[in-house]
Amino acid sequence: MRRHDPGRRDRIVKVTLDLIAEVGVAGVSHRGIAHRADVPLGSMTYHFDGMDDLLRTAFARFAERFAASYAAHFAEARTRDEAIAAVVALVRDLSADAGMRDNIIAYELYMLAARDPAYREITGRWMAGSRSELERWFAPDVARQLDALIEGFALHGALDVAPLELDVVASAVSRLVGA
Amino acid sequence: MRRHDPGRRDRIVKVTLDLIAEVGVAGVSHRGIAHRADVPLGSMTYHFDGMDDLLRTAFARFAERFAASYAAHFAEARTRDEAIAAVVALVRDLSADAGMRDNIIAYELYMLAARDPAYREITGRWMAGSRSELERWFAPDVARQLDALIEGFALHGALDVAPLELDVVASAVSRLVGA
Amino acid sequence: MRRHDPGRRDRIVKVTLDLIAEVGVAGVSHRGIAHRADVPLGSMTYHFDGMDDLLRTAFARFAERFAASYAAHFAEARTRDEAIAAVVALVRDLSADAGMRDNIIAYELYMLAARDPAYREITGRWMAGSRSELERWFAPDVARQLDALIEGFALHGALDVAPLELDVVASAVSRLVGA
Amino acid sequence: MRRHDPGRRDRIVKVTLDLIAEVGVAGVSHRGIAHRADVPLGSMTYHFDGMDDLLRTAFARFAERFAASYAAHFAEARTRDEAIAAVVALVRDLSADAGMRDNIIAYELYMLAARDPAYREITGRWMAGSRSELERWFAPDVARQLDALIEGFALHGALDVAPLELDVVASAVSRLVGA
DNA sequence: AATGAATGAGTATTCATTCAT
DNA sequence: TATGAATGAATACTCATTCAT
Repeated sequence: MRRHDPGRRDRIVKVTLDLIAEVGVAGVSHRGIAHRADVPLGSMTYHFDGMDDLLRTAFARFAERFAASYAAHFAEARTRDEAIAAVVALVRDLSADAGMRDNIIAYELYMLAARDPAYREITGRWMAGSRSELERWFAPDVARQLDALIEGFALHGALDVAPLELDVVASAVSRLVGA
Repeated sequence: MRRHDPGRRDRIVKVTLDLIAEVGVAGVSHRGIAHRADVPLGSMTYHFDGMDDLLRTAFARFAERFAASYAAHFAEARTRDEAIAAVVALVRDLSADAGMRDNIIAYELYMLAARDPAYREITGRWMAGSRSELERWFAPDVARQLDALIEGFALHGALDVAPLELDVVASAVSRLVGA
Repeated sequence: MRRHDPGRRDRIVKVTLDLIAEVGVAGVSHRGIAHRADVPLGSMTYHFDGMDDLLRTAFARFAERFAASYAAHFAEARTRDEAIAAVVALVRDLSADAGMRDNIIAYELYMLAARDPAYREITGRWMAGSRSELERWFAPDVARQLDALIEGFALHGALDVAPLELDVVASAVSRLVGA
Repeated sequence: MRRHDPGRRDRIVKVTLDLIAEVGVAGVSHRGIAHRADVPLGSMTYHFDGMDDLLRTAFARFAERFAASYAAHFAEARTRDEAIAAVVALVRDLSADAGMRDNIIAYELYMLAARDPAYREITGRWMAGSRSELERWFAPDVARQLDALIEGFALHGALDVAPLELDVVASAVSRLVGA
């Protein structure tokens, strides 16, 4: 069955990210992915050179999309004020339930990067992208500060039970950019 | 041999945290811990009801110590300016190589907490502690903003190749507290 | 605690039989028995020379009591007809819910006896007892036939979903004894 | 080595039944079966979803064969007298040394069935089969009585030291069927 | 090109038993 | 006399990976 199955590689990658979000890198397995993606177990190591290759591919795609979403928030900003509003909106979206999946995948990636240089390459490119996006609107130091603030709010938003209040975010951003 | 070995439980917990820092929660195993702690494998489930019990015990101890270290930074502050300096020193220490170990353990804990309420209890208590420490010196909203900023700087400090510049941290803190 | 605890040995034996009924010989463990009997684990091998000693002791007591209960059914019989009624009552009691516990323990014992001569000694004494009880009222061959019939009805009563009908039992007994 | 080994599943089931007869359900282990069947340990849980799946498969096959052997005894009976002779022959074969293996496996199955409904389904089908075989020749009540008698004789034959005397069996059967 | 079967190394956990106290 | 701590051997089970087909 499934003689002709184009897009199988893509489906495997997609399922891999879904499972990482659900059970963590530690919890994913060839078996689990194959089952969910409805592909034979043997095809896992046919399409990818082992688990590491698969994870790297998956996280690379994730980083790419995440960076694009990051950029999209600033794409329509025309003024500095709009850029500031974009930062706040970014934090809001990252803390939202819908953003949780990506947040968790991101932290999984961080943990890998903390130990494995191969993944640090992915996070490095990604972080540089976010930074440069911010630097289009703010001075380098401020960009760095905003970057940290965004990351911190997103993390606490993901873990805290109390919902994030947007005006608290907005006032912090305002102060940092000196508005 | 080694029939009498007081402090063994403690040693197991300590080794567990060391290994979590080195190879992550996913990488720890009863075998690995037992070997490093120089205790027989069977001793692991004698002292702890299983891997979960061990991890919870280890993270609870970690959180306790981490919170104490957090508090210690503010213990000697007598003025608001000293509290501000304490925040900067905190970020510096968290980003330092010595602080890396704790940072990584903390992120491992975060990942567990994101999925398992039992661990969220630990992080919850911990976060409330940090927050209340900050609220001794700053208004609640500002405390929350500082908390996020500290977290974000620590995270980026842990992952970034470029070292964190302290004056960038200091200026961000100043702006947030409105000094 | 529990400094003075006479009857501890007895309690251990009793709990052992309870657990055999519940989870089978294969499922009992020193730990489980100690916990249920509320005695320290170390006291298990203090009072008994290991699991085998404990099992043998427990089954020996069980066989003794079971034999006594068997004899009790015939104790008040004064005539041959009363003995016949006693046989039917015996089957009824063995198939009753209350008799199930003993039935199961008995089969556990049978399985041990099938493989280990030490237990065959217990079952041997027991079966000889039942037989001689029957032989007080019936010819040896008939006693043997009744013995088998009783055993078979008890076994099917224990496993069958359909409840045993007593008149079927009574008519079988009548035919065997030639009444 | 041995990468290609058709019939491996069957061999595992066969060895499982052999080992159940020898050491009991409690004594079988993946290791023991794998060693005896000359398959790698990892192969056990590849072919079966776990020990329970293996046991259920093995007992289901056993019940099927046992029922067939039961039926075979009656297959050639053409008259009621031949059916009676078949019952006696059945008891003889069940008590014979060769029948011992099957007897023991059957009792192991009974014990599982006494505690686990999944196995009761197997014994239920089996018992219904034996009963209906008997009912082809005898009235329902008599069939039930014979069934119990056969079971009881087989059990005592398996456990007793004294060999079963066939004429005792024959006379019991005669009396029950009213011949 | 694709895969089902296979496997060895690994995992957590249970347990009867030993023994220093 | 009694026991809590300790331990080695065993258990079932998972899994990434290999390979014959």
